[in-house]
Amino acid sequence: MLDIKFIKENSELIKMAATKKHINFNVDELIESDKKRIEILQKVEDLRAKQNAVSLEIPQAAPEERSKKIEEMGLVKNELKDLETELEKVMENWRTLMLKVPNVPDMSVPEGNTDEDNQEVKKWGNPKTEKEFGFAPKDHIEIMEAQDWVDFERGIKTSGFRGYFLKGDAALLDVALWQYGMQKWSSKGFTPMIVPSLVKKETLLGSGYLPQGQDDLYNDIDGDYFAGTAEVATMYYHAGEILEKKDLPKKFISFSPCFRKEAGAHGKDTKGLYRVHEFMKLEQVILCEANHEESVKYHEELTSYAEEVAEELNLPYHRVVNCGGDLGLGQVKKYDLEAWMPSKNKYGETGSSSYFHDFQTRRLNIRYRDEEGKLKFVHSLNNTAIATPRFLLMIIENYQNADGTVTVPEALIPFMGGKKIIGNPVF
RNA sequence: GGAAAUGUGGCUGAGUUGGUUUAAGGCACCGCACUCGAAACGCGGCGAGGGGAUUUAUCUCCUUCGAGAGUUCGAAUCUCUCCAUUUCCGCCA
Repeated sequence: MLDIKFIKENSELIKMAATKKHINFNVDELIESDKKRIEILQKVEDLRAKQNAVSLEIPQAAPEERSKKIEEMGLVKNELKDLETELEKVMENWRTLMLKVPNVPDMSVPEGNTDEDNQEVKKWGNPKTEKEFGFAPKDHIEIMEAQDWVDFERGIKTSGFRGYFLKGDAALLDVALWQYGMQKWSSKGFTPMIVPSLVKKETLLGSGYLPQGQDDLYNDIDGDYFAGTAEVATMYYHAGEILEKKDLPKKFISFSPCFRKEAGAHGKDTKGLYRVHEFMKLEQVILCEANHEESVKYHEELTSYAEEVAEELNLPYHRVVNCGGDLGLGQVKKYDLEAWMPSKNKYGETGSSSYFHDFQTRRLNIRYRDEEGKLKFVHSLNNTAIATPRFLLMIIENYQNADGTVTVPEALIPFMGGKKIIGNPVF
């Protein structure tokens, strides 16, 4: 959500933002609706003032005056009732439109419509192909099924489409990644948290996943939802609060199960662990002062930490800057990190890093007092730290040996009880 | 799941026979004075969101006492629904 004053003063900018994000949004309709809203609001407030004034006079009025006053009040009330109904109608339309206003993308965001138009801005490591491996690399499905590390058949029997069981050393390696991540980020001053996945509707409205993301979310019969990322609960943690400036920035590393319907991706990646309905994620979240430079600084910082993981685990990756059409409604700028997948001979997304200015915190009402004592909305940012099993399959594919065993990345050995190689020779 | 009690501004806490409390008092915070400096004392200020006017500093109005609806000329105060907390009972990883 943006400030209505800002929207009115910068309607051209909002138009450009919608165009750049390839979003259909009519600012003029909102401005028109706001004019109407203010107009009726003024009338309503005048009548309320009159009502308050008369009701104060009543107890002091002489008995014979009293009934006349009460009669007068009746007229005011009738008029007020009609106007309030009208106001509510206008407000409903106004609120709906306000939730659809796109945030303004940064100048450095490239033009484009889909992820095809994202631009590579950094590349690290040498993507391994058959030549470097010295054998034809297999995909994670073949390796993991041969090692009895995954059971899709029983996963689907139990959970439905995209269901899976992780087993044996793969399950241990998955846990090792979480532990490695928790330790890494907490040593950088992030507060480790395990956060709810089952959340209320308002919680999702706050971070902007509703109403837009309705189709991708699971919900229960009580109307609660299962969040698709730990960001949702983490952002709601301070909702409605006024923070101390001295406590900023707030940095969190949050862990939770994540649920996504993957609507619109039904034909995509139907096999394997790349795209699943239920997974685990460590998420980085930062709340900082309301200042563009601060946002940019922490955006680069969050991104670099995720890159450190890929580098410490020696996974070739590249970073792309997302084009306008690939940005969410609230995002100012976004980077995707993509790691090398030998089986597909291309990069696959492992996480995305974005900042929002005060788009989310306006909805969430998270503020702080600046040095002049004025209340401001904090800025928010988030980035995937480690999402599994997607990250797990990247490791398995990149660290596979010719006989089907998998070498444990050095950084993970301490979390695997010292084990350096997992699996049996199966090929 | 059942029963009872409670829910007031950053915190604490009065107000619950409905009407100058249109939210007292205290703590914290800010300013002034005192002091070599500080604490204590003293004086003054101090919730949030929004509208309007203008000499842009102030004036003025509306909303806000967990959320929503209702009764009333008038609701923090009465009624209903929901939510949360606490205590007791039941069930249970």
